[in-house]
Amino acid sequence: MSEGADIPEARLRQILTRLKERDFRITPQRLAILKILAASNGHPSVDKIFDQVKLDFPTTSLATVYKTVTLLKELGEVLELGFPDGSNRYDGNKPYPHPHMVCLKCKRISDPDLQSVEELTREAEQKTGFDILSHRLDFFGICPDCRQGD
Amino acid sequence: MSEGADIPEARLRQILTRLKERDFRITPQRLAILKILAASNGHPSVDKIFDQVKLDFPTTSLATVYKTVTLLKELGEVLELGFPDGSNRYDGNKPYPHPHMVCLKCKRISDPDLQSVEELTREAEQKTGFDILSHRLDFFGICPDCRQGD
DNA sequence: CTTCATGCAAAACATTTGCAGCTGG
DNA sequence: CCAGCTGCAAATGTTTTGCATGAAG
Repeated sequence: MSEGADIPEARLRQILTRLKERDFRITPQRLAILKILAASNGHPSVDKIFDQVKLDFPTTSLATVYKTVTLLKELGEVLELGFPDGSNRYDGNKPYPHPHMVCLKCKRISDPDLQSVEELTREAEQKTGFDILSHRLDFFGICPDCRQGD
Repeated sequence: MSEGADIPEARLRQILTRLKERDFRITPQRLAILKILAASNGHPSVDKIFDQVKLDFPTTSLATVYKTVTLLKELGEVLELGFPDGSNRYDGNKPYPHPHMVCLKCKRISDPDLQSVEELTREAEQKTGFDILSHRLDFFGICPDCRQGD
């Protein structure tokens, strides 16, 4: 429902601070990429980021986008959602494991608020003896908007 | 705990029946691949399947392995587990969504028995309004064997 | 100024495809 | 027999890499 402006500025500043702390440079291209990642809760793909960045910096190369998201991923400031079909989506707002709802029709990805994930993780640890460090949980289906529109 | 021989023959026969039903040929190479997929609960990769098949049929090509697993995937007889890093693992025993425990050290993948997955799926449907068609749930960590061995 | 980032193009990588020859049924 | 499978090699498509130039601090 709320599609418009959120409060991504705080998140953006946070990432900028992290970069400066570790002596990484804030280039215009990086700033543009960061803004996209911090602002969108739509989990953009590399190509989408690339297209958007080019609006402001037409000379930006795809390699730079890859390098930047890889850097952010390594710094733990972005969650990379790679899919088997090769597509990649990035989440700059919640860079930690959390469930995703993937609409197979419009390809939008949203974040549901599920209570029992923690519980499930603990169940998995107990039953298997694993020391669980992270997880990945995706639901695939048709979102309410796409069900209506059909 | 039970790591040894199971009863993969039933599963193998089932897949063979499916292939025959749809008029696909049972070649020696396919049979070898099927045996590996039906027997192993270790979720082998394409390369591992390839290596094993070559023991019996040294002339087998990687393309044939790819074609066969793709065919089986399309028939719904194999579950493909693709990972962001490009690796692919295949499950010929339970070709439907189910949770996986991935050991980051030994790379082994096992199937935990978790009760609350159904429940979680229903929660996700209710809270998001999605019509959920499938899901993917992976836990990443260190398995008991690897914790000991260290 | 010095170091790091950019952008181009080439490399690397797994997977797919085209096609001639072979073979299962 | 003959449709469909195999195996080779080339094509594909995405991500990575090397390096000269350019800019951040």
